[in-house]
Parts: sequence; structure tokens; C-alpha cells
Amino acid sequence: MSLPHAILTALLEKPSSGLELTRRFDRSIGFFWSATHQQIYRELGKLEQGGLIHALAQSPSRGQKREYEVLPAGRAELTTWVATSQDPKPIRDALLLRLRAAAVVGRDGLEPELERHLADHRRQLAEYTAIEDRDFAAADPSGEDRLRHLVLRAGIGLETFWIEWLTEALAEFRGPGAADEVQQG
Amino acid sequence: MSLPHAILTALLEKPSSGLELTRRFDRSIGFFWSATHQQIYRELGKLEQGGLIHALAQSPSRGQKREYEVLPAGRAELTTWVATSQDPKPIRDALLLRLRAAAVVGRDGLEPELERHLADHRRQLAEYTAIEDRDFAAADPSGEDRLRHLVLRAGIGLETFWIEWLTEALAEFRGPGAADEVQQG
DNA sequence: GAGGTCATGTAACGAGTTACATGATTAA
DNA sequence: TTAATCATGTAACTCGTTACATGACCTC
Repeated sequence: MSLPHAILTALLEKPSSGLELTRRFDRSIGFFWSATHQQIYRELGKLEQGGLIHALAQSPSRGQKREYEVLPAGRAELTTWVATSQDPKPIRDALLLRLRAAAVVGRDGLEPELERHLADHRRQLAEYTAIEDRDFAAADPSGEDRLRHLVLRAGIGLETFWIEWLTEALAEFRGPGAADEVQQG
Repeated sequence: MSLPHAILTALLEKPSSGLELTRRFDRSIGFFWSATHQQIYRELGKLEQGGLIHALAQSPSRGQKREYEVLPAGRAELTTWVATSQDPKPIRDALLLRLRAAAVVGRDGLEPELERHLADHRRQLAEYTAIEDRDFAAADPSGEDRLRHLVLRAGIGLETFWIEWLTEALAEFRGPGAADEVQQG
């Protein structure tokens, strides 16, 4: 039940069309709640039907831009949702699962994958710190900016953690004492 | 495409029935790949039909225990999968999304939720460190144990990160300078 | 034989993914 | 007028969740 609220948040920050939303999901919001354009269009339809948003200057034909804006009911819904308590969703991490499987069937072929992940997290960290330097350098930030900075720091902290952990994992794969466990069934 | 491989891994570690698997998913494997009993039974059926596992002592009636064991084809499939490269799945974290929404509609009601999450991560960290003390105290661990320990340390590192971040977030919510941003629309 | 628990399922739904389809606009 | 790109959608599918159903076994 989070995608509609992600969209409401994005639309409150700035009224947008489906495609613009899709692009913003690829940049900022999508860093912690990703969505494809198919999901977004489907959800925009539901939100409009539910009376939480409405289209500005409705042109009902396909292929034409439709901009949406949040209605008071939508803002109220989002306000309620912020204060809702939700059980944290269980973790599902395929890489950790594969390491566990490798402990049973052998590690062959895993090392390049660890390297790929490491490169990917380094790239993502660089992107986050670039945003931090650009957007959060103010001496006396507003409360909203402090919240957004907090969210960004979560991203930075997570990427930093994964980089450290993957470095350690690669040392285990390459380091002394690893050679004798490479082949095993 | 990870659940079948999680099950193959668990069954290689020890042949089990559906219910036993469900319990092990609640304890160890499930720490990084959760699944309900309905998913597990459904997937066991597919794996058996695909010739990757088979039931020992088949008693075809409902309500009776059925133990499964991995066939050579299943082990081969898992070995292949370990070496497969997979694009990392995009992040979806509802708590971060709610902080972002709170920057737009106000923070009312979020603090108790942060406290709940903090308590939850502390509990999970304690569980992980207990497992570490119990299972990974050996002076000269095998290669498999080193891999499993690596996986556990990822869990420990993630929980540690979240505890630090949530502590910082709560300080932002409670600390000096927070009071004047509490009410805002 | 009634109730509890162990054990295996079914059904309906919702969320997310993948592949494809269609219309509008613009520039060569 | 053709091609590229902008923009909005449809359809089919997989995976995960929630609620419920059914049978076997054990104990009182």
C-alpha cells in the first residue's frame, strides 16, 4: 500500500504527468521506492477514480499529456498514512541467499558477481554524495530539508555498509586460505 | 526466481517436510529470504514436478507428512544459479518513504513509529549476535562456515546501521530545534 | 468422541514485471 | 512522409499475501 502514497508525495512536491513522475521515480523518489511507468499509470487511474487527485485540463485522448494535482482528500490520506504503524517487511536479499547456497554447492562463479555489486554500490554512493553536496550544503536548513537530508543519509549509510561488507567478502574469496576451498562439491 | 533456490539450499542442508521448512524459514534462511507456508508448499509441488526434488516414502494423502530430498538435477540447478549474474533489485523502504512524505505533510505521529523500528532492530541484532556467539566461535572455521559467518555479519551490519540511523533520526525529532517544526501543513 | 495440534493444502486477491500496442508531436 | 520521440496505455504473467479448508494423529 505504499505506491499510491509515493505518488501523492511526488505530486504534492510538484504536479506532474505520468511520464514526468516516471522520470522522477528514476531519480529521487525511486531511490527508496521504485516503480515502472505501467505501475504509475495504473495507480494514477485508481487515485483519480478515488477522488484523491484530479487531472488539470483534461484531454481524454490517448497519447496526450495529462497533468495531475493532489486534492484535499489526497493530502488528508497522506497525512493519515504518515502516522500509521506498519510492520517492517521481511528482508529478501538474493545475494546473501546465494552466498548461503554457495556454502552448500561451492563458490564457483560468485566472485565476479560480488565485484559487480561492489562497483554498483560505489556508483550509487557517488550519486548520493553528489546530491548531498549540491542540495544540502545550507548552513541553517529548514525542518523539511533536515528530514530529506536524513533520508539521503540513510541511502549513504546503506551504500557505505554494503561497500565495506563486499570488500570484506572479496577478501575472503581472494585472500590466503581461500584457494583451498574454491573447488568443492 | 529466488524462492525455489532458497528451498533447494535448505533441503540440501537437511531433507525436510513442508512444515519443517516453514519453521526453518522463520529462523535462519528466512532472515534474508522470508516465505510463508503457502508459498513453500506451492513451490515444493513445482520443484517435484520439475524433477529437481522428490518425496521420500510417498504417501499421497492429505494431512500426512511428506519429506523431500534434492535430486542431482536440483543440485545442478542451484550450482548454476549461484554463478548467475542478477541485477540488484531496486530498494523499496516504506519508512524512508514516510519520512519523505512527512517533509511535505508534517511529521505528526511518526516518532512512535521510529521508536518501534528502533526496538525491532535492537531485538533482531541481539538475535544475530546470540547466533554468532553460539555458532561461529570456532578458532579454525571451515570455508563453508566462513561463508555462513559472512552472511550473518551482513545481517549484523545492517541492523547496526539502522540502529545508528534511527537514533540519529529520533534525535532530530526530539532534539533542540525540532519543536518549532512539529506543526506544519 | 471432542478438542488440540500437526500437516498439507485451496482460493482469491494484490502488487510488481515484462512485453507489447497506440496515439500525438516534431524535425529531417 | 517518414522517423524519432513523447506520452499513455493493455495484457498476460509471476510472486507474495490473506483467509480459509481438510485430513491425520494424539490425549483426555
